[in-house]
Amino acid sequence: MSDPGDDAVVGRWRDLLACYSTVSCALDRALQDAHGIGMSEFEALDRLVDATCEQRRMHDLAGDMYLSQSALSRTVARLERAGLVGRSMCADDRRAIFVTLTDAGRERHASARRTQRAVLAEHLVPERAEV
Amino acid sequence: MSDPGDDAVVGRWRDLLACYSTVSCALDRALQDAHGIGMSEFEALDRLVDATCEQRRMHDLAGDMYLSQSALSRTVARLERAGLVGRSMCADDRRAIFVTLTDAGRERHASARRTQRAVLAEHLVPERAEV
DNA sequence: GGACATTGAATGCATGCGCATGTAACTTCG
DNA sequence: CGAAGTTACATGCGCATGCATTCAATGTCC
Repeated sequence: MSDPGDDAVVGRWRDLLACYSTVSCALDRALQDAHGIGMSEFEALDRLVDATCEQRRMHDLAGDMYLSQSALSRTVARLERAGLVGRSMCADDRRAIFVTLTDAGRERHASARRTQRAVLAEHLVPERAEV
Repeated sequence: MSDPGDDAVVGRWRDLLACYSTVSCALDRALQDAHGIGMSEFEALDRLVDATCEQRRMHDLAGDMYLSQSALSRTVARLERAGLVGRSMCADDRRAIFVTLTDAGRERHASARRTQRAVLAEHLVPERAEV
């Protein structure tokens, strides 16, 4: 009936769930309190900083994140409203929108990143993952 | 500036996020499609089945799950609406509510569990966690 | 060129979540 | 007993998400 392999997998899943819940909750709260942005917003900024060009199309950005297209659209809208990113047309394909970091966005990301790393360091062990 | 330990932790976080997103999305979809319940509902049923008495107070149930008290209240309400659990008063403490599995709930859990294990087995490796 | 499919992004809608609050039932202590 | 504080659960509200749809711009095929 109950394959021991199944039990092991269920155990892994519970650990994963526990770890994710704890960390994401702490991270979201810390980012929100200290910088006024949520996890999704931070992730988006992070992807933009990673990109060498710091200018990416919505579609490409969506591909890097675990977010639906509509959720990304709204996340970028929030970031734009906060002045952290700008949207600009793409001459090659006028359906596409380029998302670009503003200076404020770069600064916000830099300080938020310190918060992120502090929270992660507190909750995650680099070597010997327990999850 | 950039502590290599930090980078390792960030890498672990990205892996965790990737794994969680993939699995939870697949699981939620599979449970919803095949059994008409979401992940939270399944987790709640699962906790009730685990319990020897199959009757737990809301508060205790909430402690086992990564859900706020209000979210659990609504989750149980959905389960009740679907006829999978019942709520009953607790004579000892009339503030408390006992949540009990119905026969339908037991059956639904049994079949949903097979789905869950199939999905987890597909996405998670029991030994040598890659996350 | 013109009809039809496809793609990139925005948006209406339904849903689930957390926070803050409300209400009823306990508990404590004078 | 009775007032004040605490606990258990429900609910109003705002927010973020996903799905389905929409709209404009491209691409394709004849």
